[in-house]
Amino acid sequence: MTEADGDDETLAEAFWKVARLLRHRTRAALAPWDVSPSQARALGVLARHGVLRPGALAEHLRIAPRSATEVVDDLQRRGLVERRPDPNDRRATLVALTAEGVRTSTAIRATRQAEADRLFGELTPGDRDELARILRTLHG
Amino acid sequence: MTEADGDDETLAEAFWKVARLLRHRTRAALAPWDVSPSQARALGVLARHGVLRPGALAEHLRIAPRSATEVVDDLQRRGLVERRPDPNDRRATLVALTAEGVRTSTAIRATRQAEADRLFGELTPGDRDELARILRTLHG
DNA sequence: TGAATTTACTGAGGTGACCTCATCATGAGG
DNA sequence: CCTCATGATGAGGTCACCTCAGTAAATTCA
Repeated sequence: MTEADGDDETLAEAFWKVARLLRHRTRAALAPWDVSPSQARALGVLARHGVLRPGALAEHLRIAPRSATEVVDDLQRRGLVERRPDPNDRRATLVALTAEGVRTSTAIRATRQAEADRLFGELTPGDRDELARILRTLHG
Repeated sequence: MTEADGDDETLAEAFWKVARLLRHRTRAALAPWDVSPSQARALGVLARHGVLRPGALAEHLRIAPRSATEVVDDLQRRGLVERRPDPNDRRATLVALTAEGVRTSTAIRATRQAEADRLFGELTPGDRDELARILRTLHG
């Protein structure tokens, strides 16, 4: 199962090489925004789900609630999110993207997509379809 | 370039899903050895390259020399590596796997391979070849 | 309705894996 | 032999997480 033909590179090795390549390129392309990966993830969650409590944000990010407070602190300091009281529950805080936060998260998303397109664009359309099909099989 | 057929999942999304799946499974399978990812990486480098100076280890791991000292400290505490003086240069230290370190790194490597085989084994042999070919195209 | 419990957030302080900078011993070249 | 380069490490910092307490507000229920 490890190898059948005359190739000394494991499937897993090839896979991780591509993953590393895409990760590095994406990180480089995202440098101009100067947001840490964890901040970028939080922006993404907020862009997808809209206004959230810190606790809910933590669940989406799969981190402890206390850690979400910190991420929100950072983003707030950078002016990308704002905190506002929850009108329905005075214990709670709501976290919302600012206009700048929306712009930033949109730009990040576009950049990520562009990097992926640039990489996978090296394939023929047929190979792209083939790759998509195989990957879907794996995480189906 | 983003999508052509009736599929709402980006190639990049599918790719990262598979990456995450494999990463999580591997991490779980490696739990019994209780070595951190960075320790496992260092063991791998030592297994591949034999006896190394901390500085050389740092280069392979792409971390600062000072950080390699720490990794070696940890592994030494766990009895997986030993430090010995370099006979050719009394400034230098050599880091070598202990017998237990060799066993551990071999086991880790085998486990990793087994997890990859388990995942990619879900594919037909034809699809495995196809995937390998496409991945090679990407990081060629 | 008032006491007990639960829920939401955050301050304090800790950890792991990195980093830089300063220090100390040794080695190499003029 | 004196200077400069090199190898490892001590001291101390950062980042992104963590747990544990504490406070305030909401909910439950006797």
